[in-house]
Amino acid sequence: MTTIEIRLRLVLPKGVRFGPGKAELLDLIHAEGSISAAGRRMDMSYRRAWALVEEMNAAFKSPLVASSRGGAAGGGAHLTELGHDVVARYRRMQDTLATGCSADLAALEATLANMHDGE
Amino acid sequence: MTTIEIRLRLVLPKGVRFGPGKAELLDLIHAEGSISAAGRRMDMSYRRAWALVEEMNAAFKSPLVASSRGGAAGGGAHLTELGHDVVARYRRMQDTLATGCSADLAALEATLANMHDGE
DNA sequence: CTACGATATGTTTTTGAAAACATATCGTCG
DNA sequence: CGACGATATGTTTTCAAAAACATATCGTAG
Repeated sequence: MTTIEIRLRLVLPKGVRFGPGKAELLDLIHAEGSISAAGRRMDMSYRRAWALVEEMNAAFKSPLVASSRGGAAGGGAHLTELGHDVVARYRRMQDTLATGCSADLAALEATLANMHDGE
Repeated sequence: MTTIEIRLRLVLPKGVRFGPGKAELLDLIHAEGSISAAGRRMDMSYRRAWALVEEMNAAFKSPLVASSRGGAAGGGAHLTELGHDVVARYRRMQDTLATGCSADLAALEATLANMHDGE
C-alpha cells in the first residue's frame, strides 16, 4: 500500500500549469465527448471546466480540444491529435517518474509519522 | 533553453504536501541556521515559514528541523539527520525525473504556442 | 418554428489561504 | 538585570481563486 502520492506538474510559459487535474479533464472529455459531462464527472462546474480548456488551448500552438455548438446532441467536444499527444506524454512522464523513484519513495514512506486518523 | 518547468510534489498522509517550496525552505534553513533568515531569503514571513516547518515536522516520525530559543544569537534552527535525508531523496527524485523525461519534455516544448510577451 | 442540450461568457458572491499585525517567551551576554 | 535576536503563537485583514448565478447562442430534429 502506497501512502505517498507522487504528482507531476508542468509549468508552461505565461505561468500556465498542467498537472493531474487537467490531464484527467482531458481524459474525461475524450471519454464523454463533452466538456460539461467531463466537468460533471469531476464535480466541477461547466464554467470552470470550460475555462481550463480555454487556458490549455491557448498555451499550445493549436487547440487540444475541439468543440462544436448545436446539433443533435446540443454540441460536443473531442480531443485533437495534439490533445491526445499531450495527454500521452504526460502519462508517460508519470510512469517514468513512478518506476524510477520507487526505491526513494519506499524509503521515505518508512520515515512517515504513524497517524491515527483515517486516510 | 527550457521553457517548461517540471515540478515534483509529494502528497503525504493527512494531505500534507511536500514540493519545491518546502524543499527550498529546508535548504535555506540549513544554509542560514535560522527559520527567520530562511524565510526572509524566500520573501516569506517568519509566521509562514514556521508554520511550514511545523507541518513537516508533524508529518514524519521525527522532526526534520530542530530549533532552539534564546542564547547568543537569540536562537536558531538546523536540519536533523532525517531532514537532510528527506531533502536528499527529494532532490534525487527530481533528477531522476528530469533526466528520464527530457525526450518527452523536448517534444512537448515544440508544440507550445509562440508567445509575444516576455517570460 | 420551437424545444433541447451543449457551448460560450458576463456578473456576483463565497471562501480559504496568505499576509499583516501583535505579543509572549527564551537564554546568553554585557 | 536589561537588551537583543530568534522562536513560538494568537488575532485580524487582504485578496485572489473558485463557486454560484445568470444569460446568450448555436444547430439539428421533431
